[in-house]
Amino acid sequence: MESTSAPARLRALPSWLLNQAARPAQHLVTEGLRAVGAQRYHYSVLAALDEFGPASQAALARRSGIDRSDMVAVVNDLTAQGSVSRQPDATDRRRNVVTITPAGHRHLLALDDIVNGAQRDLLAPLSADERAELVRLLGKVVDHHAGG
Amino acid sequence: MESTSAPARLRALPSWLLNQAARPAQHLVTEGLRAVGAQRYHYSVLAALDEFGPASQAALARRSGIDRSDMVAVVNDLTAQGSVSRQPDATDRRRNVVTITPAGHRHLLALDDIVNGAQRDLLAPLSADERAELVRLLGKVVDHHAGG
DNA sequence: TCCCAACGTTGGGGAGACCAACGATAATGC
DNA sequence: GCATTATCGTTGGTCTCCCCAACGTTGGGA
Repeated sequence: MESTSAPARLRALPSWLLNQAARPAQHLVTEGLRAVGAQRYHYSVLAALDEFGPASQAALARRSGIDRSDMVAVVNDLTAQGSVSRQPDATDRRRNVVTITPAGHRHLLALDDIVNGAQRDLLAPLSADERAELVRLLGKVVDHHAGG
Repeated sequence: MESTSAPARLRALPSWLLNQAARPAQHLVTEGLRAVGAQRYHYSVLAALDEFGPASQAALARRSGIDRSDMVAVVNDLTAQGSVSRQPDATDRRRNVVTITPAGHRHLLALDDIVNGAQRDLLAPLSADERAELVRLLGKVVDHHAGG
């Protein structure tokens, strides 16, 4: 029954708190998606395709923060389940053009529900204002370490 | 020169932002510690020992959020470099008592500087008030998913 | 006394992130 | 035009982190 709370040095450390908070975040989303045979990468790629339209694998990788190498397996998975189509780019034969299908769009909407549900569990102890503020602050940090 | 910013679906997603922010956080701290041959787990364990005093490996694991299995290697490392001592507990022979040494305490102070420097880089785009607020909000999330 | 819980330890698995290299193709500089 | 450089998809691999299962040992509770 001991509280076993972490040392004060760590509890006040932003990098440690980020890791500790990212752990349940990742777990909640991963478990939710796994119930329908999906992964976090799948959701990121479908979201990028839905927002930006058809794109090459490399462009998708850059936009969703996934390595080019890992994108291969993701597009393989999504192609196998009919969520996207992969075709050679006629104007640049180095590239594939990845396009989301109607089934992929429907799949994305289903994943939205799962992911949003996980956010509710994750941020349960925060008020609406606090959630918005957290998103704002994290956005500044992420932007700073992404673009430069 | 394209900005390649992430999809809005992800940019507004707390769990995604947490992961994206935790990535540079982990990288900055890990790289800093690696320059002196240390790891993040080492810092967590030394901090717990410094704050709570001698403890068993299992208690250390619970308090610093590290798995019992992984604690073995950490205590091995810290023992090899003279930062802690590991002795069988006379009152409970299942346990080891791990104690921080004077050299370990000095080592911890050196790691403090490295870790704090990484926090400055990590939170560079935030004001002092914003940093405090971020720590507060993350603390609430972490507490909620730790104790109950 | 018997059963269950906790300990340290070993072994392994799976996901995420990253890096190096290749052949093919496109763009750039001379 | 031609040589160099860059980008593409892909393969293969590594490393860390996090977690789980199991074991023999030891302690505590029924």
